[in-house]
Order: sequence, then structure tokens, then C-alpha cells
Amino acid sequence: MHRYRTHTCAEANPALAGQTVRLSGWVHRKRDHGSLLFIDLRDHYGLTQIVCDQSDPVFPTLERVRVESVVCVTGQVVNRTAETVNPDIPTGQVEIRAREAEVLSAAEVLPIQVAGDQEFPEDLRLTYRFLDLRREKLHANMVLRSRVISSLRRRMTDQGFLEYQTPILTASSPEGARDFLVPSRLHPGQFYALPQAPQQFKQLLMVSGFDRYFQIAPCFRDEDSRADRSPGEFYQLDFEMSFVTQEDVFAAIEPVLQGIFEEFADGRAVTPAPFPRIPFDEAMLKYGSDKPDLRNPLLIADVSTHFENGGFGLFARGIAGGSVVRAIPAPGAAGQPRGWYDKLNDWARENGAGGLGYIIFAEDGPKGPIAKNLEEDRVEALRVQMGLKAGDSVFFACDKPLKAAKFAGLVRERICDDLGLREKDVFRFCWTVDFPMYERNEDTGQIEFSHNPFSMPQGEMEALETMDPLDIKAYQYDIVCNGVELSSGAIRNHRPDIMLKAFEIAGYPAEEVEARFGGMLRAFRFGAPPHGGSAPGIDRIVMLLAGEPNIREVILFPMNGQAQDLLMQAPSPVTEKQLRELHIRVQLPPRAAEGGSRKGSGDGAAAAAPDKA
RNA sequence: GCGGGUGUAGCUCAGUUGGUUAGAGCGCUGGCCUGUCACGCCAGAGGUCGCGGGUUCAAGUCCCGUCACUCGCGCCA
Repeated sequence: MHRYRTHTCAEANPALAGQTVRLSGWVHRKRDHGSLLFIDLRDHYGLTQIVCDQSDPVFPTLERVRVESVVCVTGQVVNRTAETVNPDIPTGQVEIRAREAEVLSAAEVLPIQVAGDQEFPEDLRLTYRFLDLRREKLHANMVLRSRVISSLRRRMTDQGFLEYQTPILTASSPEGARDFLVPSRLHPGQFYALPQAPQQFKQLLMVSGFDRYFQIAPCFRDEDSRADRSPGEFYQLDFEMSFVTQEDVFAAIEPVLQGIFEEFADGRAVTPAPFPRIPFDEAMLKYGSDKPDLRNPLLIADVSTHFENGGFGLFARGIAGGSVVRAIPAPGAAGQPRGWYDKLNDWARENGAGGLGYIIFAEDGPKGPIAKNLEEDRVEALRVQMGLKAGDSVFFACDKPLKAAKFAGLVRERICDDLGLREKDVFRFCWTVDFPMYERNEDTGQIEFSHNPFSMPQGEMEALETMDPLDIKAYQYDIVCNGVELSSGAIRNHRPDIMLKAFEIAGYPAEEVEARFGGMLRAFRFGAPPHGGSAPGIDRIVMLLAGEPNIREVILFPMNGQAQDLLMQAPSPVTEKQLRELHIRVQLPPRAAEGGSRKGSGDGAAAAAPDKA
């Protein structure tokens, strides 16, 4: 008989009745009746009930053992009597009559409980992540993640993509997010950077003729966290293809994503491919966002014409000054109490708007301060344009176009939730396409790249030479699911001449571009195929599939919001010897240097003791 | 860096208008219990009410500051 187990805790069944088996696992629960003892033994695969009474030699051992201890139990599989069958668990028809029992590892009293679904504070869960990971939900999330990744790999290789590894220690990139830096021992004063994404490497792979690349790629960005953004590191399904148009990229990745979501949707509906393509301008107008949540049925519309020179002076004056008015429908909201409208108005002010105007289309006519002042025929024309009827309401955002669009987008989401209109149990995909190549920095007035400077402008060189830069679109696209940006991608600019021109428009002289992106430019001067790709975020995909609102629930060992690993104690001070080897002297900020532990346990700041060197 | 929320037993939470010895469930310890499966019953231990200051005869409760966690903004080519 095997030292530890002959079966897993999921395998006990009536067919084994009478056989002697050996199981190892964790004591999930104990039900101690004094002279009769039940133990639920748990492993990765399932749960099996162990039973013994005081006449059994193992009784003293098992009675003493604490939950979450690891035990090895040997005994006979016996069928339960009809009254004692537990239909709630797969192994509930049988139990193991314990003959031998060995405690392989005794557990101390637990800081968080594994059995049950009680909630625990997140810092405690992170400190004892290995216990949290034993719990049903988190354990299942990690298994789901593993299966999703393995299915993604299969789907990509089936389409002719090959997986390659790119460096983790690389060069700091001059654009983008803040880098994580790694000091060089051999080159004093110089640093590696962890890749924010394998962007340049995958383009070089195309230049190197590999045609179709993918990687489950770790990416590192030193940016602050969000519920859907883990600090420090995350994973992308990074891919790139040669000799492709934008539509070719869509056609390659749509079946992968659609297939993955179908495979793990568990009954939830998935947008069939091809996914809707929404131009950026349309997305900003109708949804007030470049990542529209299509589960939200509300559509924003521009209603400026109805207010222009109209009786509602605030909006009329705004329009004269370059503002627009966007309308957000609120179907069925006419019956909402006055307090709801007041609450929304307060909320709007908290979010930086002057307020939130509205018209209530009551059964006996339009109501509210705007309806009181705007001419009757204009109110009616607005109602017709929005397709509203008695019983509905409509809200307004009046501001400069971009601000009005973004605020209308916030209102659209808020109204949807307040009215309970969001579609459930569904994954709604879309592409946002035709992002602008450039935008004007509102502070400086300068023309800047609005996204990736390496994207190919639509119209290529001719567009750059003849068009208003602000009218040029890029072959730049995002894939969005339920309002979550899963990835952005682009057809790349593989032509040095177009790239130099594109940078020139954004105010970078050729010498500076050569200095900053010389490696890429050099590669493109020796025969570069047209290419493009994208990089869907794996953590976010799993988060959506697991139905988790927080990305940490789908990551094995995540850091907390302050980018600390509470289990492994990172970041942490290093020895003087290590610092000397790296030619590093630490210069702490004043508050940390005073010995005050400004954040966390404080050991990161206080213990570095920089001036001993 | 900024704003919102939270902070009471190991954990989840209750705690009235500021008023006697700060409670409950889970967990823990001890006792009882031979068919439970969230076992049940009895008893017990366990508290710097995040921390510091203030107001008051009296503060878990009111005020100020601060720390931690979390959500959002900034940031995220």
C-alpha cells in the first residue's frame, strides 16, 4: 500500500465498498459526538467522511487532531445506510471506517477559517494566503485560471502561433508607465528595467521572420492599483502577426476569445464573432467612454440643437461658448421620488459637474426646471429625438465636448445601475476602433500622441502630410468586454520614414527619435514586414469568467493596494553588502528618514539604514 | 498626491440622546453526547473600543489630529 494514499478524497464510492483504502488530506471539519467521531477529510479533489468510535484504536488520535491538520487515514470503505447518505457531496454514499491514522502535520489555531464562507479582512487573507487558497472559492478561481491559460495556449498554437520567451531584464523604455528598475552590478550606475510589455521584442520577432508569435507574458508597471489593476505585475496573452491588416488581427483573436468565454461561460451568453466594431468617436458620443459596457442599454445623444439660443439660458450660453449638451435617457424614471433626483444632483457635483439637469416626462406633461424655461416645441422635439414617452426622464450633461462625453458616460452608468437596467449573465464584447492618432494637450496646447506612437496612422504618409493631425485616425483598437478593457493593440508603423514624420508632428526632432528608439528604427531599415497584434489581459479575462469584482481574487499571491507582498514581506530592506555590490546608496525621503513608519509595517523604510556605508 | 468608506474579542458584527461591570455568533479551552454532515447541549477564557490629543462630572459614542485597510481620482505609451 502506498505510503500516503491509494485514492484521492473525491474517489470514494460504493464500488469500493469493502476495500481498504488510504487517504491523506486536511481535516476540514470535525463532528465529535463524544464516543462517535466524524471527520471530513479534504484534498484538492474532494471531501470524504471518515468515521470512528471510541472502540477504535485510532479514536484518541483523531479526537485530538485540530482542523486543517494534515492526516493520513487508512480504513475500510463502507456504504452508508439509506438514512445517513449525504446527497450534497459526491462521496456522500460512503464513508471510511478508520483503522489507522497518522498525523502528518499538526495545525495550530487558525487566523482565518478554511471551512465555511465567512469573510475575512484582506490584509489577513494576504498574510495567510496559503490558508485562503485552501478555501473553496479562491481554490476554484486558481484552477479556472490554470484551465483558461492552458486553453488559450491550445487555441493559439492551433492557429499557427508559436510561443517564445522574451527577456525579463531589459532596457527602460522612454515612453509609457513608470518602470521597475534593477541595478547593474557589472555596470555601476546603470539599470535594467522590467518590461512593461514585450512590445519591442515582439515587433523584433516579426522583423526576424517568425510570422506569428504569442506568449503568456508577464508585464511590470510601477503604477498605483485599482480593483481591476494589480500593482506591479500582470499577465497578457501577447501576440503579433506579420503581413496582416486590422481585420486579419480581429479574425485571428476573436475566435480565441469567443471560444474561451464560451468554454468557461457556465451558461452565460457570449457575443458571437464577429464582435461589433465601434469607432472611437461614436463610442464617446453614444456611451461616453472608449470602453462601452454593452450590457447597459442606455444610449447618449447630442441634443445641443434643441438648446441653442433656447429659453434655458445656462445651456444656451454654454453652447454659445463652445459647449455641447448630451442627453442620457432614464426610461421609466418619471415615478422616481424627488429625493432620487436630488441625490443624483449631489453626486454630479461631487464628480466635478455643476449639477445634473433633467426633464421628467410626467403623464401630464414635462416637469422640472429645464422644462419650465425651455420652449415647449423644443422640449417636444427633444423628446421625439430621444424616443422617450410619458413616464420617462432624461438627464443632461453640458460642457466642452470631451468633458460632456465623459460625464454623460458616468451618468449613463449610474442611471443604469439605479434603475436596475444592466443585462445579467452575459459577456458583451465589442472592438473600439479608429482611435485618434493625436490629441491636443489641454494644458500646453501641444499636439501629442493619444495612444501608442508606434501605431500606423490610417492613410499612412499621405495622411501625415496632408491632414489636420487631430483628424488623423490610427490603426489602433481596444477589445472590450462588459465595459472592461481587455487589451489594446495596433497595426504597427514599420516604416522609418513614416515614423519620423509621425514623431515630427508630435514635436520630436529626428535626432531625438533616433536616440530614443534607435534599436527599433535600425531593425526597420533592414526589411521589416507590415505587422500588428494585441495583448488581452489574462487576469481580467479570468476575473470576468470567475465573476469576481476584484483582480486579487484571481491571482495566487497578489500584493496589496500599497504594492506590498504581506506573505513574503516584499519589498524589504537588503544588506549593506548587497547595496555595496550594486553601487547603491539609499537616500530616504525626510519623513521615512525620521524613523516614522509612514506605510505598512515600516520596515521597508526604517531598516535600510542608508548612512552606515 | 487628493477624495469617499471602514476600524469594538483571533474573526464577523451589535452597542440607543454621552451615563452601571462593552455584548452576540463563529473560533478557542473544559465537560456531556453512538449517526452527524454548518452536529447538539452546558460552562469558561478572551477587549489598549486602531493610535494620540481635546471637550465633559462622565467618551466606544462628540471634536481635532494621525495610522492602517479599501474604493475612486490623478497615473496607467
